[in-house]
Amino acid sequence: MWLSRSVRVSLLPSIAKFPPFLPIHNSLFCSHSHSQTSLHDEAVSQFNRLLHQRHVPPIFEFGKILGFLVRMKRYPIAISLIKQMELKGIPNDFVILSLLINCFCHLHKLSFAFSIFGKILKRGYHPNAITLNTLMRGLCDNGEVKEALILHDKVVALGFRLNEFTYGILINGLSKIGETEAAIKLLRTIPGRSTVMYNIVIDSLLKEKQPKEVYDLYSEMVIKEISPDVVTYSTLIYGFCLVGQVEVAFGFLDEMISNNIRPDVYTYNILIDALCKERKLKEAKNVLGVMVKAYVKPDVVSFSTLMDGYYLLNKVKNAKQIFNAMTHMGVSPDVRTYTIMINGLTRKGRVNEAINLFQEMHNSDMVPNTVTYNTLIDGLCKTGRISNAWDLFHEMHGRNQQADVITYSSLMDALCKNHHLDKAIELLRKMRENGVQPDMYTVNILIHGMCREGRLKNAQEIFQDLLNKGHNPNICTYNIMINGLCREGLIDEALILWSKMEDSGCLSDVITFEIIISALFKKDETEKAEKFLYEMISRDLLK
DNA sequence: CATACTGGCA
Repeated sequence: MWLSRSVRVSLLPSIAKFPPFLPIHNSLFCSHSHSQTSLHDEAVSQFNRLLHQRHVPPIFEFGKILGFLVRMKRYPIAISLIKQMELKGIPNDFVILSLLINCFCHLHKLSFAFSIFGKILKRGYHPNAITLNTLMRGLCDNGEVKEALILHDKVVALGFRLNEFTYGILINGLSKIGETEAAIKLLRTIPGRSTVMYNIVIDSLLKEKQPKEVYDLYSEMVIKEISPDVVTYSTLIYGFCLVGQVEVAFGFLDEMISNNIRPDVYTYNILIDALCKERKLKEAKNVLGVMVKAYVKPDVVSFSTLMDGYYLLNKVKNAKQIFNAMTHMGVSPDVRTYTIMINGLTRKGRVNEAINLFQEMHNSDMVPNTVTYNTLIDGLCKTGRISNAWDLFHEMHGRNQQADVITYSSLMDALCKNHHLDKAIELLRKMRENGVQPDMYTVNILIHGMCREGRLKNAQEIFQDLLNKGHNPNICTYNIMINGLCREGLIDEALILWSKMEDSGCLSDVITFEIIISALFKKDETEKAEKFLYEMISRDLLK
């Protein structure tokens, strides 16, 4: 299906011709990369030259350099340079103050940003759309979207002019806190709404798995002649794959191509990922060939995605091949690439190779992040190398990588499985102390550990506590509890819990039935066991 | 000289 469809849309015109690895000529994709650091050093020394000139240069000369540093995201440096100007007695202007607001917003120092805003007003400057947009984006970034909306209403009432960016910022803010409905409402009040604004809400709706409304928005765009762009189509393709409507996704690919919108590296990577997840590795690899032919250079994501796909099919050798070959094609692996390798190798039981790669990261000054650590820690735990796992856990702190709920849960699971339940509970206390909230996985690990040690009462306490606090136990939680009750011989109680579970809308899976049926057989309750067996079959769970 | 929203891999 994939192949024929792809051929039809002519994305993959000459699949067979492509060699497994790419004929990339360096001359085609040569990149001139300057070191960011040296550029920023250069900017700072230029600034200092200005600062020490006999005659004070015009203020916008400082502004140019500061603007450059802000674009390079060097906010603390920009702030300190502005402070140096002040110390030298050079008066700053409206633009410099706006730059300063932007720096504080990016550093989440909103109170500083607003005090600079106060200064602007006091000096009699008129804040323009740029200043106000900066503040609204700062508020949104801080999760204070309501405050951003209030600010918007206030300044509009005072007669300030805003611009098209303002509404992009607010729509994005609303979408990112899950208020997509409000974002769409806002979108529809804007006469000059843009493609970008539609892209934002389409993305949110699909990630919330609400594809229905997306059709309406898309046709609305077409009617209003707001042209979907490459981002719109990539978002649609990705989103419809996400909600399981792969056919629809590829329909949008057709449409994109017939509208003469060329897929870019994002689009191709989305297709590669979708094909990999469908275990269509051959097609995924062919997409790589097609993009090269279309002069779109595969990047680190293209290769990493494909590697992850090979691991999904247990094709370690192919994954390694790509890992080794990508560098020769001018693309360096990044932290995620290494994490995919480490994850794939540990899952295949090749922990030592994973550790070697982990060391390799150290050697090349690449800092493993929390996900990398989590991957390796979990791999070590599951292969019984607990003390190595603890070493890594302690190393994280020194390398400025915060342990998260997954880190703690992996270690707690290892402790439970090695009969150190009390240490696991102690670790739970510690994680809370460090501001990390346990999630349903953590709770399940603990309950499971308690049931395994015969401490059913403790497990029931935690379970009840969960219900009291209004949390919804998931199917895993119920299976653990039902299994715990069964192994203590408390089948009637197990069945009562089973009914409660189903009543709450949490439907049994095949594991639930296996637990109950085998417990009933063990108790010689053959009739009941058979009833459950038929129920399982009628629910089509016997696959 | 300042704001600048959107899509992909663990």
